[in-house]
Amino acid sequence: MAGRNLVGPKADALDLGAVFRALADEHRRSVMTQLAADRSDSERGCNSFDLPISKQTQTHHFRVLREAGLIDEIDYGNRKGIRLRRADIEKRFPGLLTLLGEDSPGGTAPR
Amino acid sequence: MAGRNLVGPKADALDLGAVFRALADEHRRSVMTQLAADRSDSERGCNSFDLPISKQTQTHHFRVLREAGLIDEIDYGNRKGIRLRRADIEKRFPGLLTLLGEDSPGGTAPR
DNA sequence: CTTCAGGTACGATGCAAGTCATACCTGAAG
DNA sequence: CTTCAGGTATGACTTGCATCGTACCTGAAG
Repeated sequence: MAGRNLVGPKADALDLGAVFRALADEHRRSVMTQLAADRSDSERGCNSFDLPISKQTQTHHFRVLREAGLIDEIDYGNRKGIRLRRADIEKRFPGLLTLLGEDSPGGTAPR
Repeated sequence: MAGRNLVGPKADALDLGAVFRALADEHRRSVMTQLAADRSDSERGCNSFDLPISKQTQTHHFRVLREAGLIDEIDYGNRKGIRLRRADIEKRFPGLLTLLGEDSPGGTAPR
């Protein structure tokens, strides 16, 4: 059964504000970092990210990422696939995905 | 009179989460875009950005940008200077400033 | 059919953040 | 000195958002 691809903005319509808002959250950034690290861009299940939050909150976060245009969500009914929109992101905001890999090597940020 | 440079994180301590949170706000992103566009990196007055918000709120936004490590604030007492930390940003998150120039060419962002 | 796991919808809650009003500080100019 | 413009501190208000509880939907396996 081919799942339906849930709607998101077209590549040209990606909004930098929405992207930064999406990436401002630690959990969403974690998802994006894991996706960006896999150069094969294979489809992943949404429970493969080991997020320490409830199902409902995960649904919320994936929706935010999709509406920002960062991922595709493929709906299989009782299952969901996640795929990084690498080409669109690189076309509109080249270098953005590379930045996600630069996340705090030194760690302890002063608050 | 040499003003005192208000404290911010060192280049190595820049946190991507704090940076994205700072850039998630439209007014702060506007300031950063204007700063990034000026390749001479000259010091600017903080009322040179034409922000449609009150003084107190501007103070708040500049503080957030400074604490994220994106700008330096130079305190002259009854005046304040703003300078982009271009070198530090480029060292820690190369390409980030370039992204700010890619902001919505079509203008009207869909909400 | 029933059962069950994965996912969504709706509502409520708690906290962080953007905004402004009032009052005060700082330095320069009369 | 006084006056004035630029900036800050504090507090209050409001909005947005991350989180979860409850209930419901979907498809696969018995």
